[in-house]
Amino acid sequence: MHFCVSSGCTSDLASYQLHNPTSSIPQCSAEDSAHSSQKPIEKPLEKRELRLMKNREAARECRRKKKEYIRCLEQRVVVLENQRKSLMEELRALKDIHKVE
DNA sequence: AAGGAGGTACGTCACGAACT
DNA sequence: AGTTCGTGACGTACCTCCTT
Repeated sequence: MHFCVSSGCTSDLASYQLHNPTSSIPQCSAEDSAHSSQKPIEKPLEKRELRLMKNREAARECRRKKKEYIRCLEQRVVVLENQRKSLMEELRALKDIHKVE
């Protein structure tokens, strides 16, 4: 599952995927610093630590996106509810006009 | 005050999908 | 085929609010 965190708040999964490629997220992970240093990480323990750290960050980001996605959906509910109300009012008004005629 | 219930944030593991 | 990434699921810690 992918969450909508696009600024447009469309809650559209496809558009989220298009507009929010993972590469757009600025990251300065330990991997970068590991690569920038001369020797690559080889020890299994260090490899594991690195993986855990990256996954920790990923989980945090994933939860942040999920919260944002839910917030977008909630906003959308409000907007759609308002639209529904005004359309109902419009319908009522039109019916009244037809009654008079 | 003690403690149980519900909510929230976090870290970790497992796994599928995408990438190289 | 191996690696990386995103995310669901689970367990844990901490907090807040009731109830006794």
